Amino acid sequence: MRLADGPVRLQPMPPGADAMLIAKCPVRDVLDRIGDKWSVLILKNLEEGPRRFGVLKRMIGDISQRMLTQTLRDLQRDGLIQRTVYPTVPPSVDYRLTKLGQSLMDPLEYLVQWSDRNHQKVRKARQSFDRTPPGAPA
Amino acid sequence: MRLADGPVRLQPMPPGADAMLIAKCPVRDVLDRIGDKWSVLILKNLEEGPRRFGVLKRMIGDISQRMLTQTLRDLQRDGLIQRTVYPTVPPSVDYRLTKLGQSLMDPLEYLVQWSDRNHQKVRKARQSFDRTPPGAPA
DNA sequence: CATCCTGGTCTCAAAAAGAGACCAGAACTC
DNA sequence: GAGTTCTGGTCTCTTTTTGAGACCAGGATG
Repeated sequence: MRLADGPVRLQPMPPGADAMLIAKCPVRDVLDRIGDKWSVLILKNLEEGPRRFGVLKRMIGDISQRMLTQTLRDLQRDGLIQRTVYPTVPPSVDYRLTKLGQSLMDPLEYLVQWSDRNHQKVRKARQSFDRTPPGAPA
Repeated sequence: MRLADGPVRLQPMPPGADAMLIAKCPVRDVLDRIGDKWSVLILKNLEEGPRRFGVLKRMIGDISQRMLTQTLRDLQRDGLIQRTVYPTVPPSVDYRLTKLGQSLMDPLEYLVQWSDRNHQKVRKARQSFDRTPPGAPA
């Protein structure tokens, strides 16, 4: 890859990368689910025990009712949480982690730990990036 | 919480949850970044070594140029990847993980493992959910 | 009778993502 | 020397997601 002494003509494709090597793997399934803005937050809340709809909403604070409903349904659909309806006076509903959902909390915990340890660095990087204009001098 | 023998009147707020307990914590910073559709995919690709823009695009396959550009910039802004421009003939650019970015790969790996082990269950849950109409009989 | 509470749904506006055309500028082709 | 190619981006337009907030059922409560 003569970078300093001549024209550059890379191989049209990296060796063995016929595209979608990663795009189609199961990771994507999971990431697309917990990768939305709210899933992890909800899961994290549910980790402490069953929660009712309204409580979850208030806990998270800035989630819209619409999104909460929908995210909860998606989570339920994927078997991560369980929805229980109680035939009480104003019918109440609560959500709790399934076994599967609980097992996801472990890897998630690592992520949370990383966040705690490194968010400072991320913030600093962000600041310095924002200070330096995109077209920075050599 | 008399669920079975009388009216339900929950406390307006769960004990100690003044909202945003979780919403404001560092986790959110991180999750909002890697929680988008592409970041992890890109990070995962970069794990194997420096990659050029076009290569990344072809590897991921179904990402739009626009999104790739933007996600890469965000990742760079957060100090997770490093962008290097080579003054070659058609100017070429490559991206690689920073040390910080690399350290994120560890927790991510757990997630990937979980995905591999459990995506089957998730798929089954999904199927059975889809088979059973929302208003299922008792 | 009017009001409150719960967990949702519906509609409408705003924001984000995807598709694809377009650009610079040197090198290579003919 | 005109035309094509290659690279990493940007710009505009359309489609999809998300957010805000009104509205609903229906028993309890005052």
